[in-house]
Amino acid sequence: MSDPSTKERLLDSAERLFAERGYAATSLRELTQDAGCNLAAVNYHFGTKEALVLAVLERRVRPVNEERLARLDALEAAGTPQLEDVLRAFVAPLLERHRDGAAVERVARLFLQLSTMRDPELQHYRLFQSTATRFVAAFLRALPEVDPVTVYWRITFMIPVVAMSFSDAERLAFLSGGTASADDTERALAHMVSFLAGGLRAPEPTAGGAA
Amino acid sequence: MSDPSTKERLLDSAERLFAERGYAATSLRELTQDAGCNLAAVNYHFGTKEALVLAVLERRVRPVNEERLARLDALEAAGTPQLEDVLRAFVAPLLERHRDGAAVERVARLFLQLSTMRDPELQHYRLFQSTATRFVAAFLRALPEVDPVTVYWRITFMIPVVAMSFSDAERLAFLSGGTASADDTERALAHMVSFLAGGLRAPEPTAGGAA
DNA sequence: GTCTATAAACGGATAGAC
DNA sequence: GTCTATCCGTTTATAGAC
Repeated sequence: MSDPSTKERLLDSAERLFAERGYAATSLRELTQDAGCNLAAVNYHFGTKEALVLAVLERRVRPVNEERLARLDALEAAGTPQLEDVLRAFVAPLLERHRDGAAVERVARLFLQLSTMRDPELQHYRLFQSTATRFVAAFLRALPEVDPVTVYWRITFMIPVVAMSFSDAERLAFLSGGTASADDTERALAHMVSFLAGGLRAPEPTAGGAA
Repeated sequence: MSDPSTKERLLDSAERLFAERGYAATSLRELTQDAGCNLAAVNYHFGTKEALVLAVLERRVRPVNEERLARLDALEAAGTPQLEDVLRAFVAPLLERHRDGAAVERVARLFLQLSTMRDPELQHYRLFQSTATRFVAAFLRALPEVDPVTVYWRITFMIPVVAMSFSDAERLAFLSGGTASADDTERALAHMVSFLAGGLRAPEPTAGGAA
């Protein structure tokens, strides 16, 4: 426990460098030098660069999704949860598990990078499958007055908000006029939940799609 | 005009391959072979691979942003536009400029990739600067009853919806239960506008961030 | 403008000693 | 588990003929 093991140092360096410079732009030579170990250590501990980046993402994503499901379990054990409760169960674990906004930003950037790659070796959807299934059902139950097809569309719009809003602190500062910071996780959470609740509960678009 | 020039064929191939396989994962050899021209043509027409991908993005983004601003000009010339009008002016040019969802998906994937790269040679924010400034002002005017700080936060949440919702047709199909398709741009537009309007106009979070 | 040929460097992965 | 040394393919970019 005292010193981080080589494997953990590799995960730490990989998370930081992949997020900051990009997965493809970071060579295993830079990475192992940053981690203070030998080039061959990557192959020994993870096998390939692809397996390493998946391990990096999984280390952050799995506990977040486990906490999401635990919170949803607790809510549903107490009755039918309100929409805002389900939203908080979904969003809070991501924001609260990390001390500062930089950690959330790293995870978001890593996730976005993998999302834009079609390499079958880099598939990461399975990390979210069970969570997605459970929460889609919960949102449908919390929105009985909205057409389910509309709810599906809106969940599709909700995912980018959660996945991407904190992926770039500069964009966040610029678009928010310098008033928003991912470091203030409590405010970020409250604002995100109110925004998403408003979007999910909005009046449905009229059939004609009027001007 | 009859045959696309080598330069245009390079832009076409680059857009498709960068979006489908990734910028870093696509070599100039594959790219020039796909475009039916010589490897050295990239250097002749664009200089570097980085300049090429920026040209690819700019070719799609600039006309979209010009149309966004033109629509906003027209709205504001006729008085103070409603929130939904401003939203449609912002979202419709992206969805309507391309015949099918695949084209929107390519542009979105390309944008997301560049967003996750910190290489100074790949900065693309300037493509959006004037558009962002104008629309932020328009949203503030269309939401006089909402605290401006809250509006900034919500614009920050809105950008990921527009940028990322159509970046992955598989995710769209999965999360929407197979009911949503980016090919139906009219429905996509109507759903996105109603979602964003609901989020932007939602009741503000209470100071206490109550449960 | 387009080509061939090549420079010059870097990439991930691995064998085998310790 | 960690190291050195190296294999071997690939990369972007360019020089120079046509």
